[in-house]
Amino acid sequence: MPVMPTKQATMVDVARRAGISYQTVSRVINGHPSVAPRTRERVLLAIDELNYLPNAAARNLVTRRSRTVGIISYGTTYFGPGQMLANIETSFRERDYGLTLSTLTEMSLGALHAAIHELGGRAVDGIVMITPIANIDSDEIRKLCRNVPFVMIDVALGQSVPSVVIDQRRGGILATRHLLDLGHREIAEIRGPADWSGAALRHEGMLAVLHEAGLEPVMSVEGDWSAASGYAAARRLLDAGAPFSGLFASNDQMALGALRALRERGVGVPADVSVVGFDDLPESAFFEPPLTTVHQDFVSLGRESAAYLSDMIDQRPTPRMQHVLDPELVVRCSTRSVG
Amino acid sequence: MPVMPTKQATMVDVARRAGISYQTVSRVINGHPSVAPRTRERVLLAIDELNYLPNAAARNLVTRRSRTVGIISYGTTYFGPGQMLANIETSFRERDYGLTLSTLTEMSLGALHAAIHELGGRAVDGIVMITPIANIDSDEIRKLCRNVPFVMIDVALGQSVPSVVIDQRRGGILATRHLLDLGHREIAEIRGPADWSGAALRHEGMLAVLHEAGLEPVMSVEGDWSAASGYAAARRLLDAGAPFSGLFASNDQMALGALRALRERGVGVPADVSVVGFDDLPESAFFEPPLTTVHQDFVSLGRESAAYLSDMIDQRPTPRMQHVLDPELVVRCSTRSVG
DNA sequence: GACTACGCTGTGAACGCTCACAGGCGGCGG
DNA sequence: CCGCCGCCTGTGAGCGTTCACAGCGTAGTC
Repeated sequence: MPVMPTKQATMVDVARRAGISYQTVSRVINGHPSVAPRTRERVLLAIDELNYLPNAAARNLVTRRSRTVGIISYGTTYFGPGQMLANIETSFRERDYGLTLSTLTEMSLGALHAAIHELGGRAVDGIVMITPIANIDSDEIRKLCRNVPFVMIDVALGQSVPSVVIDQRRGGILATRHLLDLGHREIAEIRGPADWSGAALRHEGMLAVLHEAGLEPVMSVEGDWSAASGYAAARRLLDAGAPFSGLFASNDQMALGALRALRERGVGVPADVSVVGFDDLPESAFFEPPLTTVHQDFVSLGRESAAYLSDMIDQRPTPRMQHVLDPELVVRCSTRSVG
Repeated sequence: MPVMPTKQATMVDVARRAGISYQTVSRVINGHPSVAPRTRERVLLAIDELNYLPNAAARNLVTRRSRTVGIISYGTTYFGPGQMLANIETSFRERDYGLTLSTLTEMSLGALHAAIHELGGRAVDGIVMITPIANIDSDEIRKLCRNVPFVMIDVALGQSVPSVVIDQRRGGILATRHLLDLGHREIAEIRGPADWSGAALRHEGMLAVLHEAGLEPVMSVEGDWSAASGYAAARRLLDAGAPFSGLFASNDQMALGALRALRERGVGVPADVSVVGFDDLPESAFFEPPLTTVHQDFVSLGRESAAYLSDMIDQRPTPRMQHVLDPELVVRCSTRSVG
């Protein structure tokens, strides 16, 4: 055995070994029909013996395709973005696409531009953006992506870019309407960070429902999605002294923090205050009390994104510009009718 | 404006525009020193004007490098693997590597082989495996990776493959010793799935400490990491009737489920039973009661993995085969001394 | 028996880049 | 005034694949 790592076999090596030309090897690899069964067999054997693996770079160079999509994401350690990433990944894998990942370290348009540019250099066939940035300039994005098809996840409704979204505003509506239906009139809110589109939309949905009922939120505090921030926010709510019997937290972690703060102050949930969260973490059913929340179907989101983008890549017609999925209210024990 | 998407500019186009040869363009792009400042400037201008982006495939083809590492992962929707993935990703990005992701849908050796093979075809410079599979055959892996350097995350200690690990066994020891130190003698366990190496090692650590003290676990039930399974497991523990005053759950989610089950049965935590979890979720401090648990430093894990693998890729000496990080006990309110 | 058709195979070129090398040009020392 | 060395630039080749095309043989058709 030579010490040198045996140089990767190439198509020509395989051809030589099988006693035919490199072109026939190429045909076998790409499943081209016109190859005699006997020949194909010999080629396959030679491939196996030489442990041959087609060189992706060479192939990409000439085909101008990489069968790879780029995913630009942000905040994947959070539940939502993490779920989106995982499910989108799975769906593309099923379609035999490779994934190139580019996580933003900050949620700025500049960082997004840089990421798009980088993926451009890595020759991806398409791009998925899981970038929950509020106020995205869709024209700008379109320009940056030039000829590369892309799909955005979780942008605001009505953006004129290819997108798949779970209607966050609708989620806010469901949560708030639930509280209203239970008879609550004094409703407080723990919002998500304002620069996240989801946070803004959930908030907007809440406001819409309240206004419709001629109400305003008693008070609204912004958190950073973490349980710790939810805890702090709830304390501020209590300290402010404005009474409320309903609380909408923009995600389950913040709701968890709030639950703890309320308990510490002797406020019963749902006896004194009804709490609704958002996201439906697998853990939320085991909180004390089990949390009423809003569920999102990330599996469908992943599937639709992959289907949509691969349609664009293969230049198939894509009737709709924006695909919308609806969230669902899950009622558990943290809410109760007033009185 | 022509309707056709303007064909990507190439190095030759840039050269022509700048009035020099393609080789000089190449030099500018790669930061080669011997280029006259004036020339460099002109080239840069031309690049900008033409919106030129070097073709990655062509470059990879000739350099046999892609400055991309492949990450094979499993269970990234779980906290641990998800954190590992995110932190490793960040660390490689800092080193200017691209990431190609390959998530396994099942945790079998076969799937792992397939993933390695696929990445081989995508021309990665190195591979990171976040595959918490118990009983991995390291020789097999080494053979599969052929010439591609790789590093495994979170394998058992003592494996003779390049690896970076957080000592899970040590974590089990810390948790159990804490319970023992508090005077608990009847200790029950909710294990993780047996085919996860981490679960096996945490369990092993616990047993070691107990045996040392001449004890056996009162009972041990296996969960699937979910809060639901922790809930079910705790109920089985209680139904079995064997009294216990200490409970070690192999992750925080299962601990959360157990907390709920205990509460429902009127068992006080920590009054009647002390509970220790594992992972230190950001939420765990807000559980009822705030959970004593074992913390792991995923940031360092990511950093060390990236440093290690890029050393291997660049053929720098790598003194140690296995890098070990220690977990840490975080004491909160779910444990109390007996009596 | 010649002609067409078809199944299978091979040849040349190109994809866009980097590497190794060769060379031009100016300045400096002898 | 020649030679040499340094800086900068250009030329040829090749990376491993696919695409377009050409070619060969065998069989089927009239």
